[in-house]
Amino acid sequence: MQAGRLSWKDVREAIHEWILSGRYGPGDKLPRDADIAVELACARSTVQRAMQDLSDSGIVERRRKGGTRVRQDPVVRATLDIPITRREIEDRGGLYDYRLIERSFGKPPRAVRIAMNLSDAPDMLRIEALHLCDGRPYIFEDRWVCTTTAPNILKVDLSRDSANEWLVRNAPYTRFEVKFFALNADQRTAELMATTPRSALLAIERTTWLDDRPITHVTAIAAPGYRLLSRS
Amino acid sequence: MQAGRLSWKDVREAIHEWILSGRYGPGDKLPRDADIAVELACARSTVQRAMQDLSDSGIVERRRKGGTRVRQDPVVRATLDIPITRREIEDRGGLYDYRLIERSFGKPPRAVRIAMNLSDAPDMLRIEALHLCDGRPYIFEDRWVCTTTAPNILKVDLSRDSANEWLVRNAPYTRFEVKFFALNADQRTAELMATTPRSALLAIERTTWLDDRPITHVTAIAAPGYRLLSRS
DNA sequence: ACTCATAATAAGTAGCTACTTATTATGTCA
DNA sequence: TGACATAATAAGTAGCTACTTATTATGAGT
Repeated sequence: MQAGRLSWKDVREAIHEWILSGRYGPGDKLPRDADIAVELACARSTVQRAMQDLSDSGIVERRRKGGTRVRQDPVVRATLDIPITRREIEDRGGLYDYRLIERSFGKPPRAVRIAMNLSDAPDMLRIEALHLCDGRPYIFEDRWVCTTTAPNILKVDLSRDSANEWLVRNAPYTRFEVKFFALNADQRTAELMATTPRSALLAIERTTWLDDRPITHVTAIAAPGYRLLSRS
Repeated sequence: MQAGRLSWKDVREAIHEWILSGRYGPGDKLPRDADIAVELACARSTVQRAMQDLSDSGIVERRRKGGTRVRQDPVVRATLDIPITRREIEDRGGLYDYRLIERSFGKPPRAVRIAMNLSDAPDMLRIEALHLCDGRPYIFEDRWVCTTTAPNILKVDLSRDSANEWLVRNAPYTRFEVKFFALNADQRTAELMATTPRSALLAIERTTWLDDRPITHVTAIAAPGYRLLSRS
């Protein structure tokens, strides 16, 4: 960085500081980008970048002509990375193992059709599989794959390669939806996860689409003690 | 937009399309920004913006001199907005109500000190409160507030105003950490949440800091059926 | 071969100009 | 007074130049 120049991150911090210090409180209107640029002696484009970042972080709200104001009701905006399960386990230093439990065809249940936003219900590939960390159940996945959108999955030997990994690598999506919730283990899930019935388990439900055609819907149920983490 | 010109979003979509179509697969190196600019007949700065966005979405990885490559192990990067609880309930069309259960002082338990990254344990403000939606328990929060970092909270009448709201508005943070996990309701929690013991509940644990001083640590336990949602 | 300085490279950043677009304010006419 | 066209405004975008920085490749000297 050239000496004396402010980077857009410096500008972001300066403006954030104004907000933290109360110079501009929730709901207050900030000066126009151009005026801030003059005050801080930098280019408007630098202020623009800084403001865009503050806007992305949910700290300010920007509207054309309306200007920039500090958000009334700040939100905590958390970014979560959900990696491939094998990767996640290996990154924790665990030994990954995978077991296919079921592979079949059929009509998905109503809940899955609703999640996929489908009215009619074509037959889909259904996969149940278990991901293990150091030999212990880690994540159980119950998946439906739309074979019209991702026909190549039919050629994959799912007893060797997990659908999780294959899809992420071979069926890129343009849109997705994720839900997190807690559920009590039923008899079967408890057995699969080597825990007791009614144990609280974290479920991560994901649906992906390629444009408007659904690719897959998966309910990933994590072992007891599983924690999803997001920083900064 | 001036006719014939490509916006950076167009460029992003064009590059994304190259990846979706397999022209560039996982691990492959993409051309330099400058060459893409020539190919698409736009400015390098436009490619830069598009690439930055693809990088933020976890689709490509960029390194100075190393160039840009398609990520080997794509991650699902989900962005969650966690609003003020009152706001969340009102946005769903529910009637918000709030009840303070306990306000006291004391040393936080070890788990809280660890989460806050503190070795010694000063006395902190402890708050237990219930947020209700249409008269039914919605979220129970168990909170510790570091009164050296946020002393003004001592002046607040917490039986009227929730610490959740006051802190979000008056104690801006520079850093935070969020954890999601499932837990079985214990006897007391079950009573508070009007559910049965051992019910699976989603817990959202949040810690915020102002620079390196912890502000607050809260465990928010949501009622059965609660779902956290993230789109796109 | 091996180390280390140097060059080359590709992304990142800052500044400028010019134009576009969404939105709000205004002022005219019925 | 109200509806509606018009002007003004502030952010958003595109293009250009120039420079910086991190990283990799190279090549000289031991």
